[in-house]
Amino acid sequence: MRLDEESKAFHYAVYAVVGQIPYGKVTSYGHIAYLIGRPKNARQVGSSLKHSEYIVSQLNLEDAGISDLPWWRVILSAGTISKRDSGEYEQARRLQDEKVVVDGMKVDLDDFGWFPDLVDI
DNA sequence: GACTTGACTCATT
DNA sequence: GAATGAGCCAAGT
Repeated sequence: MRLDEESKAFHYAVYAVVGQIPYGKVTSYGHIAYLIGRPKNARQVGSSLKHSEYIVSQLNLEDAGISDLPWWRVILSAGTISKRDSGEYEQARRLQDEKVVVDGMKVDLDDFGWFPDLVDI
């Protein structure tokens, strides 16, 4: 995977926001995209998280305080956990570990946060 | 360098 | 409400 400066900035912004989602709360891909100024890039946010382990190590983001990214706190705008091979179940489990109410693949709205304060990244 | 894929979203039906 | 389809754009092939 080749990372030019622009995509590095995109990934960094995504991780910076995701890393600030409070324990026990979740938000959506689209909201992350909106916060970093790329509202049309929700899919890229997901892609970014998918490759986060590799990218974080490539960019030495651990030095910037970004590690153990809480990717499981990012869900669909519909309030459900996104479908994929089977990682969805681990995501549900991790959320329940944080006392987030998960009914099937649907997350309780009380835990669905909107974090406009996170814009300053 | 063109074509496909995808951890998405929104408007429409 | 649920289902469908078009739009989106960085990564992967």
